[in-house]
Amino acid sequence: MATPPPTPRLGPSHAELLVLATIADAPSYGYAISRAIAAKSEGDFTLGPAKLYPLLAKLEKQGLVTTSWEEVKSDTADDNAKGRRRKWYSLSPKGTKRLEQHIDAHRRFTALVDAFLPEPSRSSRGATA
Amino acid sequence: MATPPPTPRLGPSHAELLVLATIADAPSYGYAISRAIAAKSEGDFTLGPAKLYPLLAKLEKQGLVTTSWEEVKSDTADDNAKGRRRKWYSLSPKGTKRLEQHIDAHRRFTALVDAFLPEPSRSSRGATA
DNA sequence: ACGGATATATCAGAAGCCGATATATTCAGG
DNA sequence: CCTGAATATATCGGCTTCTGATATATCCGT
Repeated sequence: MATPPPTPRLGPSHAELLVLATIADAPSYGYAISRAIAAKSEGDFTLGPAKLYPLLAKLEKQGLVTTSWEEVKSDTADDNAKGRRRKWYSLSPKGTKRLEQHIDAHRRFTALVDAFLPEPSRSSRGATA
Repeated sequence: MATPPPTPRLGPSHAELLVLATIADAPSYGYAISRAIAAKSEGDFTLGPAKLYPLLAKLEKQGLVTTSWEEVKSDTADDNAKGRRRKWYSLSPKGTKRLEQHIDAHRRFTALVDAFLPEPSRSSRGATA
Protein backbone atom coordinates (compact mmCIF):
# COMPACT_ATOMS: atom_id res chain seq x y z
CA MET A 1 0.00 0.00 0.00
CA ALA A 2 2.70 2.38 1.00
CA THR A 3 0.35 5.09 2.21
CA PRO A 4 -1.68 7.00 -0.36
CA PRO A 5 -0.52 10.64 -0.24
CA PRO A 6 2.21 11.26 2.29
CA THR A 7 1.52 14.93 2.80
CA PRO A 8 4.81 15.68 4.51
CA ARG A 9 7.65 15.96 2.07
CA LEU A 10 11.28 15.07 2.47
CA GLY A 11 13.62 17.84 3.45
CA PRO A 12 17.15 18.38 2.17
CA SER A 13 18.76 16.71 5.18
CA HIS A 14 16.52 13.72 4.65
CA ALA A 15 17.65 13.31 1.07
CA GLU A 16 21.30 13.78 1.94
CA LEU A 17 21.11 11.22 4.72
CA LEU A 18 19.46 8.66 2.48
CA VAL A 19 21.94 9.11 -0.34
CA LEU A 20 24.95 8.88 1.93
CA ALA A 21 23.50 5.85 3.70
CA THR A 22 22.82 4.18 0.38
CA ILE A 23 26.39 4.42 -0.84
CA ALA A 24 27.81 3.67 2.60
CA ASP A 25 26.82 0.05 2.14
CA ALA A 26 28.55 -0.10 -1.24
CA PRO A 27 29.37 2.34 -4.03
CA SER A 28 26.52 3.03 -6.40
CA TYR A 29 25.43 5.35 -9.17
CA GLY A 30 22.62 7.89 -9.51
CA TYR A 31 19.92 5.85 -11.13
CA ALA A 32 20.56 2.87 -8.86
CA ILE A 33 20.51 5.07 -5.77
CA SER A 34 17.15 6.44 -6.80
CA ARG A 35 15.79 2.94 -7.37
CA ALA A 36 17.23 1.59 -4.13
CA ILE A 37 15.59 4.26 -2.01
CA ALA A 38 12.24 3.86 -3.73
CA ALA A 39 12.48 0.07 -3.41
CA LYS A 40 13.48 -0.06 0.23
CA SER A 41 10.79 2.45 1.16
CA GLU A 42 8.22 0.65 -0.98
CA GLY A 43 7.60 3.82 -2.90
CA ASP A 44 7.05 6.01 0.13
CA PHE A 45 10.12 8.09 -0.52
CA THR A 46 11.35 8.96 -3.97
CA LEU A 47 14.24 11.02 -5.29
CA GLY A 48 13.61 12.31 -8.78
CA PRO A 49 16.45 13.27 -11.13
CA ALA A 50 15.97 16.98 -10.56
CA LYS A 51 16.60 16.51 -6.88
CA LEU A 52 19.14 13.73 -7.03
CA TYR A 53 21.72 14.93 -9.52
CA PRO A 54 22.14 18.44 -8.13
CA LEU A 55 22.43 16.86 -4.70
CA LEU A 56 25.09 14.41 -5.88
CA ALA A 57 26.96 17.26 -7.53
CA LYS A 58 26.87 19.17 -4.28
CA LEU A 59 28.15 16.19 -2.31
CA GLU A 60 30.98 15.73 -4.77
CA LYS A 61 31.84 19.41 -4.64
CA GLN A 62 31.98 19.24 -0.86
CA GLY A 63 34.28 16.24 -0.98
CA LEU A 64 31.82 13.92 0.74
CA VAL A 65 31.88 11.48 -2.14
CA THR A 66 34.40 10.40 -4.73
CA THR A 67 33.33 9.59 -8.27
CA SER A 68 34.40 7.61 -11.28
CA TRP A 69 32.89 6.93 -14.68
CA GLU A 70 32.08 3.52 -16.04
CA GLU A 71 31.51 2.91 -19.70
CA VAL A 72 28.69 0.42 -20.06
CA LYS A 73 29.08 -1.11 -23.50
CA SER A 74 26.72 -3.68 -24.87
CA ASP A 75 28.02 -6.98 -26.26
CA THR A 76 26.92 -6.04 -29.72
CA ALA A 77 28.37 -2.56 -29.56
CA ASP A 78 31.17 -1.37 -31.76
CA ASP A 79 34.48 -0.78 -30.03
CA ASN A 80 34.24 2.86 -31.02
CA ALA A 81 30.73 3.16 -29.64
CA LYS A 82 30.53 5.44 -26.66
CA GLY A 83 28.21 3.22 -24.71
CA ARG A 84 26.13 4.31 -21.78
CA ARG A 85 27.90 6.01 -18.92
CA ARG A 86 27.54 5.36 -15.23
CA LYS A 87 28.91 7.72 -12.65
CA TRP A 88 29.79 5.79 -9.53
CA TYR A 89 29.73 7.42 -6.14
CA SER A 90 31.75 6.25 -3.13
CA LEU A 91 31.67 7.61 0.36
CA SER A 92 34.80 9.53 1.34
CA PRO A 93 36.07 9.63 4.93
CA LYS A 94 34.56 13.09 5.13
CA GLY A 95 31.28 11.70 3.85
CA THR A 96 31.35 8.93 6.43
CA LYS A 97 31.72 11.51 9.13
CA ARG A 98 28.90 13.56 7.70
CA LEU A 99 26.67 10.52 7.56
CA GLU A 100 27.33 9.88 11.22
CA GLN A 101 26.39 13.46 11.97
CA HIS A 102 23.18 13.02 10.03
CA ILE A 103 22.32 9.83 11.86
CA ASP A 104 23.09 11.45 15.16
CA ALA A 105 20.94 14.45 14.34
CA HIS A 106 18.15 12.17 13.21
CA ARG A 107 18.33 10.26 16.46
CA ARG A 108 18.25 13.43 18.47
CA PHE A 109 15.32 14.65 16.46
CA THR A 110 13.48 11.41 17.09
CA ALA A 111 14.14 11.75 20.80
CA LEU A 112 12.80 15.28 20.65
CA VAL A 113 9.62 14.17 18.94
CA ASP A 114 9.22 11.47 21.55
CA ALA A 115 9.66 14.10 24.22
CA PHE A 116 6.64 15.94 22.86
CA LEU A 117 4.63 12.77 22.44
CA PRO A 118 4.56 10.99 25.77
CA GLU A 119 2.43 8.18 24.38
CA PRO A 120 4.39 5.05 25.26
CA SER A 121 2.93 2.85 22.57
CA ARG A 122 4.08 4.96 19.67
CA SER A 123 7.84 5.29 19.70
CA SER A 124 8.92 1.69 20.08
CA ARG A 125 9.78 -0.01 16.89
CA GLY A 126 8.61 -3.46 15.97
CA ALA A 127 5.29 -4.80 17.20
CA THR A 128 3.94 -3.01 14.18
CA ALA A 129 0.34 -4.11 14.27
CA MET B 1 27.13 21.43 24.87
CA ALA B 2 24.54 20.07 22.57
CA THR B 3 26.90 19.46 19.66
CA PRO B 4 28.87 22.41 18.34
CA PRO B 5 27.73 22.94 14.73
CA PRO B 6 25.15 20.38 13.68
CA THR B 7 25.89 20.49 9.98
CA PRO B 8 22.58 18.95 8.96
CA ARG B 9 19.78 21.48 9.16
CA LEU B 10 16.13 21.01 9.88
CA GLY B 11 13.83 20.69 6.92
CA PRO B 12 10.34 22.13 6.55
CA SER B 13 8.61 18.90 7.56
CA HIS B 14 10.78 18.78 10.63
CA ALA B 15 9.70 22.21 11.72
CA GLU B 16 6.04 21.56 11.01
CA LEU B 17 6.10 18.33 12.96
CA LEU B 18 7.73 19.96 15.95
CA VAL B 19 5.34 22.88 16.02
CA LEU B 20 2.27 20.71 15.72
CA ALA B 21 3.60 18.32 18.36
CA THR B 22 4.31 21.21 20.69
CA ILE B 23 0.80 22.58 20.62
CA ALA B 24 -0.72 19.10 20.65
CA ASP B 25 0.15 18.79 24.29
CA ALA B 26 -1.47 22.11 25.10
CA PRO B 27 -2.19 25.35 23.22
CA SER B 28 0.73 27.72 23.08
CA TYR B 29 1.97 30.86 21.38
CA GLY B 30 4.85 31.62 19.04
CA TYR B 31 7.55 32.70 21.40
CA ALA B 32 6.77 29.91 23.87
CA ILE B 33 6.80 27.34 21.09
CA SER B 34 10.22 28.52 20.01
CA ARG B 35 11.50 28.32 23.58
CA ALA B 36 9.94 24.94 24.24
CA ILE B 37 11.61 23.34 21.24
CA ALA B 38 14.98 24.86 22.04
CA ALA B 39 14.64 23.80 25.67
CA LYS B 40 13.55 20.24 25.07
CA SER B 41 16.26 19.72 22.47
CA GLU B 42 18.83 21.38 24.72
CA GLY B 43 19.59 23.89 22.01
CA ASP B 44 20.12 21.33 19.27
CA PHE B 45 17.13 22.48 17.29
CA THR B 46 16.00 26.07 17.11
CA LEU B 47 13.20 27.85 15.31
CA GLY B 48 13.93 31.51 14.74
CA PRO B 49 11.16 34.09 14.24
CA ALA B 50 11.68 34.31 10.51
CA LYS B 51 10.99 30.62 10.18
CA LEU B 52 8.40 30.24 12.88
CA TYR B 53 5.92 33.01 12.15
CA PRO B 54 5.55 32.38 8.43
CA LEU B 55 5.12 28.73 9.27
CA LEU B 56 2.42 29.45 11.86
CA ALA B 57 0.68 31.71 9.37
CA LYS B 58 0.74 28.91 6.85
CA LEU B 59 -0.65 26.41 9.33
CA GLU B 60 -3.44 28.82 10.22
CA LYS B 61 -4.22 29.46 6.57
CA GLN B 62 -4.45 25.72 5.98
CA GLY B 63 -6.81 25.31 8.90
CA LEU B 64 -4.46 23.09 10.86
CA VAL B 65 -4.50 25.41 13.83
CA THR B 66 -7.00 27.81 15.35
CA THR B 67 -5.85 31.07 16.89
CA SER B 68 -6.91 33.64 19.42
CA TRP B 69 -5.33 36.79 20.80
CA GLU B 70 -4.59 37.40 24.41
CA GLU B 71 -3.95 40.85 25.77
CA VAL B 72 -1.22 40.59 28.34
CA LYS B 73 -1.63 43.65 30.54
CA SER B 74 0.68 44.41 33.39
CA ASP B 75 -0.66 45.13 36.85
CA THR B 76 0.48 48.69 36.69
CA ALA B 77 -0.83 49.25 33.20
CA ASP B 78 -3.51 51.74 32.43
CA ASP B 79 -6.84 50.29 31.41
CA ASN B 80 -6.44 52.01 28.07
CA ALA B 81 -2.98 50.58 27.54
CA LYS B 82 -2.71 48.17 24.70
CA GLY B 83 -0.49 45.73 26.52
CA ARG B 84 1.54 43.01 24.92
CA ARG B 85 -0.26 40.59 22.68
CA ARG B 86 0.00 36.85 22.56
CA LYS B 87 -1.36 34.85 19.69
CA TRP B 88 -2.39 31.44 20.95
CA TYR B 89 -2.37 28.45 18.66
CA SER B 90 -4.48 25.34 19.16
CA LEU B 91 -4.44 22.18 17.15
CA SER B 92 -7.54 21.72 15.00
CA PRO B 93 -8.90 18.25 14.13
CA LYS B 94 -7.32 18.70 10.75
CA GLY B 95 -4.06 19.59 12.43
CA THR B 96 -4.25 16.51 14.61
CA LYS B 97 -4.62 14.39 11.55
CA ARG B 98 -1.70 16.12 9.89
CA LEU B 99 0.45 15.58 12.95
CA GLU B 100 -0.33 11.89 12.83
CA GLN B 101 0.70 11.85 9.18
CA HIS B 102 3.93 13.56 10.08
CA ILE B 103 4.65 11.12 12.86
CA ASP B 104 3.85 8.24 10.60
CA ALA B 105 6.12 9.57 7.87
CA HIS B 106 8.87 10.15 10.41
CA ARG B 107 8.55 6.59 11.65
CA ARG B 108 8.68 5.23 8.13
CA PHE B 109 11.69 7.37 7.42
CA THR B 110 13.38 6.05 10.53
CA ALA B 111 12.67 2.51 9.47
CA LEU B 112 14.12 3.30 6.07
CA VAL B 113 17.28 4.69 7.57
CA ASP B 114 17.56 1.58 9.72
CA ALA B 115 17.15 -0.52 6.61
CA PHE B 116 20.24 1.10 5.14
CA LEU B 117 22.16 0.77 8.38
CA PRO B 118 22.12 -2.90 9.32
CA GLU B 119 24.49 -2.26 12.23
CA PRO B 120 22.64 -3.50 15.29
CA SER B 121 24.42 -1.20 17.70
CA ARG B 122 23.37 1.95 15.98
CA SER B 123 19.63 2.30 16.33
CA SER B 124 19.59 2.22 20.12
CA ARG B 125 20.22 5.55 21.70
CA GLY B 126 22.97 6.40 24.16
CA ALA B 127 26.41 4.84 24.42
CA THR B 128 27.74 7.47 22.08
CA ALA B 129 31.38 6.84 23.04
C1' DA C 1 15.58 54.78 33.66
C1' DC C 2 18.02 51.52 31.39
C1' DG C 3 18.92 47.07 29.42
C1' DG C 4 17.47 42.56 28.63
C1' DA C 5 13.79 39.54 27.98
C1' DT C 6 9.22 39.02 25.97
C1' DA C 7 6.46 38.97 21.73
C1' DT C 8 5.19 39.43 17.01
C1' DA C 9 6.39 40.26 12.30
C1' DT C 10 8.61 41.31 7.71
C1' DC C 11 12.30 41.89 4.16
C1' DA C 12 15.91 40.68 0.80
C1' DG C 13 19.08 37.54 -0.91
C1' DA C 14 20.07 32.72 -1.28
C1' DA C 15 19.02 27.99 -1.54
C1' DG C 16 16.36 24.25 -2.63
C1' DC C 17 12.12 21.78 -4.66
C1' DC C 18 9.22 19.96 -8.35
C1' DG C 19 7.44 18.79 -12.82
C1' DA C 20 8.77 18.91 -17.24
C1' DT C 21 11.96 18.44 -20.66
C1' DA C 22 16.31 16.91 -23.18
C1' DT C 23 19.63 13.49 -24.82
C1' DA C 24 21.39 9.05 -25.72
C1' DT C 25 21.92 4.16 -25.17
C1' DT C 26 20.33 -0.59 -24.29
C1' DC C 27 16.97 -4.13 -24.02
C1' DA C 28 12.66 -6.84 -24.84
C1' DG C 29 8.79 -7.88 -27.79
C1' DG C 30 6.32 -8.13 -31.95
C1' DC D 1 14.26 -4.93 -37.78
C1' DC D 2 11.74 -1.59 -35.59
C1' DT D 3 9.46 0.42 -31.95
C1' DG D 4 8.75 1.43 -27.28
C1' DA D 5 10.16 0.91 -22.52
C1' DA D 6 13.82 1.05 -19.42
C1' DT D 7 18.38 2.73 -18.34
C1' DA D 8 21.23 6.80 -17.27
C1' DT D 9 22.52 11.48 -16.75
C1' DA D 10 21.37 16.29 -16.62
C1' DT D 11 19.16 21.02 -16.79
C1' DC D 12 15.42 24.70 -16.83
C1' DG D 13 11.82 27.83 -14.93
C1' DG D 14 8.65 28.90 -11.52
C1' DC D 15 7.74 28.50 -7.00
C1' DT D 16 8.30 27.79 -2.07
C1' DT D 17 11.12 28.11 1.73
C1' DC D 18 15.44 29.25 4.49
C1' DT D 19 18.39 32.47 6.76
C1' DG D 20 20.11 36.55 9.04
C1' DA D 21 18.90 41.01 9.76
C1' DT D 22 15.89 44.43 10.94
C1' DA D 23 11.66 46.57 13.06
C1' DT D 24 8.39 47.62 16.71
C1' DA D 25 6.63 47.61 21.23
C1' DT D 26 5.97 46.10 25.86
C1' DC D 27 7.29 44.17 30.34
C1' DC D 28 10.49 43.21 34.20
C1' DG D 29 14.56 43.47 37.24
C1' DT D 30 18.03 46.42 39.15
